[in-house]
Amino acid sequence: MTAPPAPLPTALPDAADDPLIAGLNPPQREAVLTTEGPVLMLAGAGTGKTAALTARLAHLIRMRLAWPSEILCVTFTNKAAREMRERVGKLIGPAVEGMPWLGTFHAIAAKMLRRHAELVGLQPNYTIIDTDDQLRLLKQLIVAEGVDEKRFPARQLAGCIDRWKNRGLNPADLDAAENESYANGKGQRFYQLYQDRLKALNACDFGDLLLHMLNILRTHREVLEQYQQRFKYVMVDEYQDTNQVQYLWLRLIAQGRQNICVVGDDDQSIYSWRGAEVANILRFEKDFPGARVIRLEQNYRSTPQILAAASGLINENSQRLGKTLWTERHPGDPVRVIGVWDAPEEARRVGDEIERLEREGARLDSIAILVRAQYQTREFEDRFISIGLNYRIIGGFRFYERAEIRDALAYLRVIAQPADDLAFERIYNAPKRGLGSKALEKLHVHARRRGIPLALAAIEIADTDELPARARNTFLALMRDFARWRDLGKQTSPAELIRTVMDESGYTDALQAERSTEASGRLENLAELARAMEEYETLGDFLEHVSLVMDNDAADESEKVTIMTMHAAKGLEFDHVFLPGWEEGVFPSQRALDEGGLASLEEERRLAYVAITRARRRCTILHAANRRIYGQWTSSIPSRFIAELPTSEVHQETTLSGGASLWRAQWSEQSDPFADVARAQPARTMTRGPGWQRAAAREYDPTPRRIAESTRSAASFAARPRADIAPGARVFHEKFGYGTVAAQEGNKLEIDFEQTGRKRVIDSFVKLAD
DNA sequence: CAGTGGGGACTTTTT
DNA sequence: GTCCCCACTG
Repeated sequence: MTAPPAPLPTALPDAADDPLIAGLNPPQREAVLTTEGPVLMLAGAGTGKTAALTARLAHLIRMRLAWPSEILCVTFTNKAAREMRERVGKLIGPAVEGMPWLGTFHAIAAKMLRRHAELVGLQPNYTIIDTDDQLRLLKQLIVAEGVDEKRFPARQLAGCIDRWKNRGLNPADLDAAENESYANGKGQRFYQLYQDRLKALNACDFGDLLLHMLNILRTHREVLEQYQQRFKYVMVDEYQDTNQVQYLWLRLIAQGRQNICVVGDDDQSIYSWRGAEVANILRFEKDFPGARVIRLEQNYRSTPQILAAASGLINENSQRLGKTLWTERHPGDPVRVIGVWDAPEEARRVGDEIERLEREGARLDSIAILVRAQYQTREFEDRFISIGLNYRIIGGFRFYERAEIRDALAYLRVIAQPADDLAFERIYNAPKRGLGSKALEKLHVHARRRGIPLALAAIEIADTDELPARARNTFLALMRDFARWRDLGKQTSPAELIRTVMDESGYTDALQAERSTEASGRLENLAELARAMEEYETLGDFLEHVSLVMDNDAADESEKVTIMTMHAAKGLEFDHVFLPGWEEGVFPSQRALDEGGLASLEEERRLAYVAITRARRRCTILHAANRRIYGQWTSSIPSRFIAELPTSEVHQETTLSGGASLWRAQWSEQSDPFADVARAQPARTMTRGPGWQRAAAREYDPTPRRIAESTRSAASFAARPRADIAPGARVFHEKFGYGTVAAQEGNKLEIDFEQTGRKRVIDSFVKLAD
């Protein structure tokens, strides 16, 4: 059943001249040319692993070792999949179009599951529900079982079920201890109830996509063999992020031919909290005996200083496979560590630095601010708005998580799959049609008694006297609409359908009637949704895409500074990276320190490693003595990670401007926010010294640095005023709402906002109000 | 049935 | 501090 070994020797000499391969370094080349048998590519940060992976893929296809459709190539994110597709496309041309099995774990599993749905009791048009639906469903089950949802939150149950699914456990597989983890031994029961309910709804959650497929592969030999035969080669990106179920699934599929190549970096494993198991990468050589281990250690991204700082830090971790990164790049600036008085000053300082970089010719999109937690972004946002610095925050709400988008999708789901009660519940009274919880409850009773979905019950109930006539008629009218839309859906495009549905349902009207800042944004989002639907032929295609593939990488051409979490930054790179908030309790986070013990601390350290290695040229770490967290002013000591940076590569400074006098005036053991550091880490301070101490030892500048109130912010430099806006114009701003332009100076506007008063903003943030 | 107010929670996040 | 959810009231 194993394929005869491909004629590799003949491929080799040709390959050496191949430009595709000529540009690779020896280990990369080895990874590309070792096509047969298991390969573990240990690729440090910035070592060109994507280049190697895509070259390998292209090589397999070009050498005709496999057809594009015979290669399984798995990534974690859609972005990674898209990127890989693009890059392979550049190498081999349109043949990449025929790579149906390049995608995320979930997208690939969903595709397989559509073919075998009936084996787990689903229909091929099953719905994929997201965490929101999942939570609502669980809540219903908890209430129905008479369990106190306050004491045992649905969230917790959802967490358990996710964990179980990540580990490949079905309800029957739970042991007593697992069963105890929710509501005193009701874990298993609820898990089972939940799965039953999903089946009745013809629905899957994200975890199910993989778990169902794993179950199928385990119990249906013929299906497993079919995939083992089909996939001549298997490749996996970010292998250190795989969880148990993904691992088991891969192992089954790859076991036939053993042609599996995984790429990963144990030092960049930062997702254990969502089930990733570094053990998978550590165990690879055992699972696939004779595996070739290839280390990519030459870093092409960062300066030696940045690499040394990152390496020094990660060396403090105990559980590592071990790699030594090196580079041929010329030395650059040392990594800087800057201590400041408080978080606002931290933001000011970063803003100043960015404006300076800009004056030196740096592009804003080559600059990033990477934070540990989302709440840290606000400080920067405030500051950047006031100095008129273009920024973008990555993360937070994703497009399809917005309420109006979910409502629109719920309409489509009911149209596509009438059994989708969750979707029905979402929109039966959105827009408001006078149907409340009473009506829904009656409907539920009827549906349960008859064993039918709510959408059907809504029709049947019209013939009963279970509801007031008004409610019955409303339900009936709604279901008539749905019947009409369902017909319409067969004749028109999905995009046309959603426009009609939103209009005819009154949803659009209701938003328009609101006349608020938010409502107009929502209308716009809905229009955007319809636009996004243009490229799909069928409703089913679109719905699958929206739940699995759609992300909010809104194409945004304008130059902006990026603000995002360190997690979100993995895989990206920037010339200049700012890392604020390196304080105990912020980073490493309090939660990690409290709950996870050493393992968790080491994961935080890996996160620090990831963060530093995002920088190509300059990396600036900041820590503030005072910060408001959840409304509480908190004094904090510099992160232990600062003390762990190798002194020789790091330049320390404090700019206690503004706050300096305050600090000095109250200088005492009591009020010194850094005082406890000396107590907390006596041994270490002697030898290495945490950053603040070395910084404080240096005489700080008694004349406060002038913190520019941005009289000439960098943004105003080359900025031409917008022609379409003039004083007096009524405009709309994403954050501040409607306002009237009072003054215009370059690309900056003074605007009197109706709700928040006068503010200075950059003109690209506003648009003309209608 | 819908709008308001008190109470609790609150890393990281993909799919 | 702020957001979100639920419960209560109009």
